[in-house]
Amino acid sequence: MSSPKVLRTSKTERESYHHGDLEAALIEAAIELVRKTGPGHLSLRAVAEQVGVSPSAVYHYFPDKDSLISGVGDKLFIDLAEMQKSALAHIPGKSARAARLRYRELGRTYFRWAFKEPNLFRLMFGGFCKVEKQGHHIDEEAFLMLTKCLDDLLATGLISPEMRQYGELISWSSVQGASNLIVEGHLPPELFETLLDGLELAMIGTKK
Amino acid sequence: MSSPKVLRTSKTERESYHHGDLEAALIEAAIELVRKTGPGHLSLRAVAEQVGVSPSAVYHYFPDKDSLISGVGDKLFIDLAEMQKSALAHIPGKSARAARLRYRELGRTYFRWAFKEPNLFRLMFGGFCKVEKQGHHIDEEAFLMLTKCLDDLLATGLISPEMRQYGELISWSSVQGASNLIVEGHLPPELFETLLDGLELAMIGTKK
DNA sequence: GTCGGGATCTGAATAGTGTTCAGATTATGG
DNA sequence: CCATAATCTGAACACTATTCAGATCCCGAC
Repeated sequence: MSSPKVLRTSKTERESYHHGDLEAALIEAAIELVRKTGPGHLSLRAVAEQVGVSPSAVYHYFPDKDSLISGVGDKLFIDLAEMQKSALAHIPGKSARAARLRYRELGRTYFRWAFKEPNLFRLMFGGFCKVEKQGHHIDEEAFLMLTKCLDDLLATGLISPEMRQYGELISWSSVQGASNLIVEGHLPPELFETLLDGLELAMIGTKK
Repeated sequence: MSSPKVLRTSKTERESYHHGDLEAALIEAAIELVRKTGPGHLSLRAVAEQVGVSPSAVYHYFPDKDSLISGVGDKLFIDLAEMQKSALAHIPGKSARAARLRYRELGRTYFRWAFKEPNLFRLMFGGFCKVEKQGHHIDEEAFLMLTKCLDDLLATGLISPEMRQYGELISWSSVQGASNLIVEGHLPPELFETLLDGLELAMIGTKK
């Protein structure tokens, strides 16, 4: 998603003894491996080899394997927030219609993220990473976007003040739950759009 | 939850060379260990030792470690369904009030299950176990109870036919999502009751 | 410039893991 | 009662996370 500097993530021998930006390279490599193997089957040694570094080098940046995985989680939450932000940026305007489309697109983006990369989604919400990142929650940015979306819905009169109270809670919970249940095979993927329909019916109260 | 026959799950030397019901004992021991260590840090050897059997003995009942974990998942889904069933049994009656209480209690039981044993909840919904159990879904029984609850709500006129369509989807998704987010620390536990309030408001449309 | 100190990385070793398989042990049916 | 099948063991293999003494390199002080 965001890579300000080029990272060596291949195992080609590097010219210098030092790496340059090993921490970021390790996380990038770990993401790639988790994508294939799943968060539970990630091998620290494989990550090190991918970057072209010895296994022990990892321990200069992360106290143990779980911390590396936690670092991956942090990165993924940033990426998800970025993705949501760019999704919202494509639907400007203060109209009720725009507010409604933004709300729906927020949920859709969340689900697409989960469905495209199940193993990364599992890492984020399966108890693999700490949610506290030096004092503040790692999900803050995405949560604020949801809050803004709901405020817009309230401003345009699409939801009642009474319903607004539960906005973040119901929206996040149901989108998270549906994504989870679909990813794990408990529900078929088509049902996510149906959920968004039901969610709009519940929150806004009118048909499409 | 349900233990028709006594299982030896300690490492006390057994009197007979054969075990008797090793498969069930392995799953029971695995549940206990996952409860403490989490599904990702379960050790097959530790499970075998707990039961008092050699590691290789496990492979006569499960082709590999992941299958053992999957077996644990099957057991847990059965236990959860039993818990929900007994919860519903305590609220009989055809009244609207009873139907409403049952619906709410169903969600509460689900959440309590998750919150009391986070690691078991993670195992169930974190991609550790297959959802297909010889053709039919392992979540079927619990799903049917939800369906029955919603039908009761419809029969007593508490929800509209239009909203009824989305009943299972919205209910399961939001309860699952809220449980997940609370268990992982993204939301505070008190908010689950708030979610149930919001869910009732959304589905039924009146205040408490 | 160069020299030393500190950051960075390596190599080897340890303890533990999942998995396999030949063989020992025990239950069971003819 | 014996042979056959089911059940479990023991040892081995390749792999894992983690530790630590030491090699290597970068950078700032002189």
